[in-house]
Amino acid sequence: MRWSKAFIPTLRDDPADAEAVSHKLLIRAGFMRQLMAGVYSLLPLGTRVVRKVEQIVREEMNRIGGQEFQLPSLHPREIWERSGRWSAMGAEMFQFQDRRGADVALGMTHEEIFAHLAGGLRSYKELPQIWYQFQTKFRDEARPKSGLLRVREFTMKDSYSMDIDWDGLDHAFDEHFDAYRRIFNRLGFETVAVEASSGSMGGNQSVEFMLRSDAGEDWIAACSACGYAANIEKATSTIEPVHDEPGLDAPERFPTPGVRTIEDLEKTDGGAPGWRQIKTLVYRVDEKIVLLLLRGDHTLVEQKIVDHVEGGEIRPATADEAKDALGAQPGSLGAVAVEDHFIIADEALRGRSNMVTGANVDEFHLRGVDIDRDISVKAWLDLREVRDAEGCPMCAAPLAVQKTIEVGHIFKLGTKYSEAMGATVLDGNGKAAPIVMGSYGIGLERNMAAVVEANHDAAGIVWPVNVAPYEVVVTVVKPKQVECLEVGVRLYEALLAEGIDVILDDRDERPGVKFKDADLVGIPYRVVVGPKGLADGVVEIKRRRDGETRDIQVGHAASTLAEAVLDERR
RNA sequence: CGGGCCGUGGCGCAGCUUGGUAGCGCGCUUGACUGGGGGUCAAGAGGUCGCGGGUUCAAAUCCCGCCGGCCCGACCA
Repeated sequence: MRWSKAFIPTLRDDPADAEAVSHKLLIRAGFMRQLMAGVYSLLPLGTRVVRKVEQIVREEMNRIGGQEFQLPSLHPREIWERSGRWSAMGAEMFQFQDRRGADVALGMTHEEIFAHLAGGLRSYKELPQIWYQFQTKFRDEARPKSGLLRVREFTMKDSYSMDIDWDGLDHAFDEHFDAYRRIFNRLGFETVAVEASSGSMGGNQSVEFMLRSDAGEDWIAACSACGYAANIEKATSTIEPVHDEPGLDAPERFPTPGVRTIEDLEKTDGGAPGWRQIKTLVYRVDEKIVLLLLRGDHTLVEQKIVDHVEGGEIRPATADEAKDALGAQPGSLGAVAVEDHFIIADEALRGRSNMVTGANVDEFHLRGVDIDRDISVKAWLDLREVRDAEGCPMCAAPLAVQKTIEVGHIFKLGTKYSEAMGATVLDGNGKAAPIVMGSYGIGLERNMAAVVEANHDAAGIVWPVNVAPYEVVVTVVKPKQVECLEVGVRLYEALLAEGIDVILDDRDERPGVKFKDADLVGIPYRVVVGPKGLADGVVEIKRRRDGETRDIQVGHAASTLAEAVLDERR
């Protein structure tokens, strides 16, 4: 490619509506343009990078025996009804009607369709299988953000494993785990594998691959001592034990005018610090009122409740619903003597006494509350959000809470979809058995953005050779000078012959413009062909990553560069 | 969905308070000089001021409605 003929619209200024580094740089360097909220057009450079990401993923999937498919994006309602997800996916699924009035949807994931195809498997002897595809997913995100990091239309590599039993699934899961590790390594960034919640996918275990980054939106808790790591939605920790002074013989009501929050109550006469308060949260779970109790200074992780109530509808109760249930407004709610609602308490409240909590009478609280004596807790669960520096649940070393980008997610699904779609095979005893499935996803464009988040500097992107749109740029300093241009062209052609992805910057621009663009676009190697060097028979090779520069005899340049590039391709 | 900010040539912005000629920088075109980190000079092209309505002699500017984008929150794979 000649730069003079290429569509690489670089910008001098950051786009005004971009915040994330990858968003700014991918726009500025001419890799993509926005079409609407959460929808981007990939330009030639962006397309080249995504193709390379795709090829790396493809190689690693093939390596574990994956077979590539190409499934439709347009799905009939019926197949989603069978899994119950037509309505479960809610507004996030693009649903509409065709000209005959039939309900259809744009695929946001493909468990249903692959499970439907798996119905074509007959015998356990045909298992295991790993099926995958690269396909556009449509998800009507409530809030797209950060350029390619959270979008409404994107390409996903989704794969699905099919096994006769859970041991088989474990094996397929492990194979994917290793494949994903290799993929992210080849993409040029380090990930942390964390325990995660399975969300709407169902199943009993999932692992997310996270890249630490300020641009991320997921929080994880990680232990540097033993390697424990979990999404904050799932993480647990150990905390300092607390000692309660002996309380009262019975809870005692006291007035707390104007007190609405934990903080208010800390400052009130007869109040107590947050760790001595019981916070009462009222939730609606499947139309029933449930009370969630936490220590006053702890935060609820709603997902932990969701994970315990398979499939149920869960939301905070409104102030009116709380009043109906308990007789007071939020701010004075409590669980003491409440018998007709289900009460779930956080583990951190076990055995606590002499606590303060709402009295279920507006503007009154209770003190001297002993949780075992005064509250009918029906279930003890871990509900609280882990905080930075709390103890690791495995080894007690301090946990670090960090912001991350989710670059991959793998799930053990089990038989949810195979049962819904009737995907069974005959086992060794001639009996029909549902296939045990796993599903595994990587978003291509998000991973491209993740590479940028992990590899950039003040001048622009610093692509690893593996995914660089071009591996080498031959910068012709003075294309109007015949010798200069000819040496550049010959070098360019020699590199092409070596199989290197090379672009010839033959534009009639000032050298500085070409240098700035090469840095911004992030091409790993730049070779400068100019009159100064040619007077000594040399060209200058500069490595983008660390700025290392050296002069090379013109005749040796192509082989030297090819060797360097090939050495870094992995 | 709630809160905040913002829509003016391709990009980044000013003008709006106090209504009256659309302006700046970059980029783009042509020419000249230049040529190793976004060069200089000269001459140009390019804008329904997001959309609709209203007020007014007159609206980028004031009022109403809508649409779109970004950020925070809620939600989410």
